[in-house]
Amino acid sequence: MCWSVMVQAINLEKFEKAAFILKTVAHPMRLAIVELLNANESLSVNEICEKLNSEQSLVSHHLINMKLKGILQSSRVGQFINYSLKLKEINNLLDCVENCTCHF
Amino acid sequence: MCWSVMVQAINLEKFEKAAFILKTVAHPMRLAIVELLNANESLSVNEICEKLNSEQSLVSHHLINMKLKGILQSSRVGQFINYSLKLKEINNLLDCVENCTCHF
DNA sequence: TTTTTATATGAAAATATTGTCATATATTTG
DNA sequence: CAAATATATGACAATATTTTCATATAAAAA
Repeated sequence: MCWSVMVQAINLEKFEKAAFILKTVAHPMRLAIVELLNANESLSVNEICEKLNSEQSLVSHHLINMKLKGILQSSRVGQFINYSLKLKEINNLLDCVENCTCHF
Repeated sequence: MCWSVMVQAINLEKFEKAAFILKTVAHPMRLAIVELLNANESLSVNEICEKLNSEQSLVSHHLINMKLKGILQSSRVGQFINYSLKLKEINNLLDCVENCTCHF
């Protein structure tokens, strides 16, 4: 490799936050949850399970994951825990990817 | 789980393509490569290595990965292999995530 | 034609993610 | 309070991703 001309290196740290968000969302079930919570303001875990036709435990893991990473928030209402979008901007992302995928 | 009221299930397949794209890009080095190739039209592997200050082999793996998945393309010019963006829309994605991350 | 430069490749180790299962906790209802 | 419902949790297996290293291939230069 020729190092005689030193190039201004790009700092990968700059991209770590973005990669973190993308990774959090880059999963079919988590994308579906984001879309559901965009359309619904807030849903209980069971409602999400039903709509996704998936196991409670698995759905819970994904919900908690996204909550930990700041994308969702939750609040208990009696017996239920209602999840909603915290990082609303995440939707633009969804539209944006769809725009990419239709060119495939 | 109460199944007495049958809910129209969301099909996760619908989200698989989107998740596929997101996953391909959800990595600091791959995001950096996308940004570089957005700013530069085309770059050789070594140029990318230098700018990212990273090992050739690792960079190659990432480049080939993104090429396989339809995000990049490459062409040989003599000794060099020049990579460029094939799926240009991927940039909107980058802007879009940045817009998300600044709200953190 | 030997050497150098540029890039790819493949195996393997290190690490991270995903899904499953059993069970725990909290709330409501009878 | 006991039972039922809703959700979380933790361990573990299965799987996938990321990195590294050694080496292969291809073109250019000496």
